[in-house]
Amino acid sequence: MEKQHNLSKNQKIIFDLIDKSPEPLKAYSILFNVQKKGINAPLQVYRALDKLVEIGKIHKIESRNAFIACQNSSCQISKATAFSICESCEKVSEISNTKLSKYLSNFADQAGMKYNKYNLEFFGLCKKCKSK
Amino acid sequence: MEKQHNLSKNQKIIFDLIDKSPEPLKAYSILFNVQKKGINAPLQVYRALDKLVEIGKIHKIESRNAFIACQNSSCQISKATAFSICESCEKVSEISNTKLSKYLSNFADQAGMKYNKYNLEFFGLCKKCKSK
DNA sequence: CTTGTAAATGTTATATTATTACATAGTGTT
DNA sequence: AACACTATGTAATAATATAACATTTACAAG
Ligand SMILES: [Zn+2]
Ligand SMILES: [Zn+2]
Ligand SMILES: [Zn+2]
Ligand SMILES: [Zn+2]
Repeated sequence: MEKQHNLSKNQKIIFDLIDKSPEPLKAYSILFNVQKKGINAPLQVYRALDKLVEIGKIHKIESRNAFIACQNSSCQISKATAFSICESCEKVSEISNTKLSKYLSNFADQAGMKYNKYNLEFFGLCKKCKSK
Repeated sequence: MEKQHNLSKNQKIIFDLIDKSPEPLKAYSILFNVQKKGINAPLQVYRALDKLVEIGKIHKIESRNAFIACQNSSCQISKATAFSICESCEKVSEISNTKLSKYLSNFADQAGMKYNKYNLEFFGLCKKCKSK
């Protein structure tokens, strides 16, 4: 059973925007888009983003400094994320693959060290871009 | 046989600094450290960093906006990188694990899509920090 | 050696991303 | 009511990164 998070006003506004977007959004583009809703300052955006990342509703695409809604309810507990990124059109998808996530969650390095969290970004050309 | 890259003056200065550093370095901390060697502007640093990343001599730790020398000659061809990051002391190590890199290089997603490049960052507590 | 070209450099200005600091307001619990 | 905790508002500033333009260097082809 997942923990229920009641989003606050700003968190909801910003989550809804990201969730509707077909592509990852950057913080200042979010800011621009929510100014009509009374969110005026970068910090208001970053605070909401921080919280949404923390509770797993969105993820940050680190290589792009952009944010995307989670496609995949399990991230809300695991903090384990994987994405595919097209280097041509910048399309980003969250990868949901049980084998992959098991493999990585159980990965132990040289020293036997195990990790509670990971982020994986794959790069390549998406179907569309490849066939051009 | 690896391709030989003759580093230019600025590239060499900046690579040497990163290579000697026990921890990832940030661009402006690099800038500060090389000003006595005549590198005065951010762009000079970023240009050298871009080139060094391109030829695989250094990697960018995306979640930290910092740069680390490659520990692992194979990255110069593969663009496939994996790191472990301690969330307490920020120690970063490059992971060199043949099984892991084979697994990820051969990974094909739902749609059968394969990728020529990936970046993986594991997070946890290093040995030292765990035993505190 | 000179001409062409790609790579690298130098410099100024500016854009983009993110945080500090401080004051105030709402929410839920005891 | 008193408390703790979370969220909000606002201004200023820090940190990270790129654009635009002029010049210089490295090096290979003719
Ligand atoms: Zn997710
Ligand atoms: Zn594409
Ligand atoms: Zn490497
Ligand atoms: Zn540590």
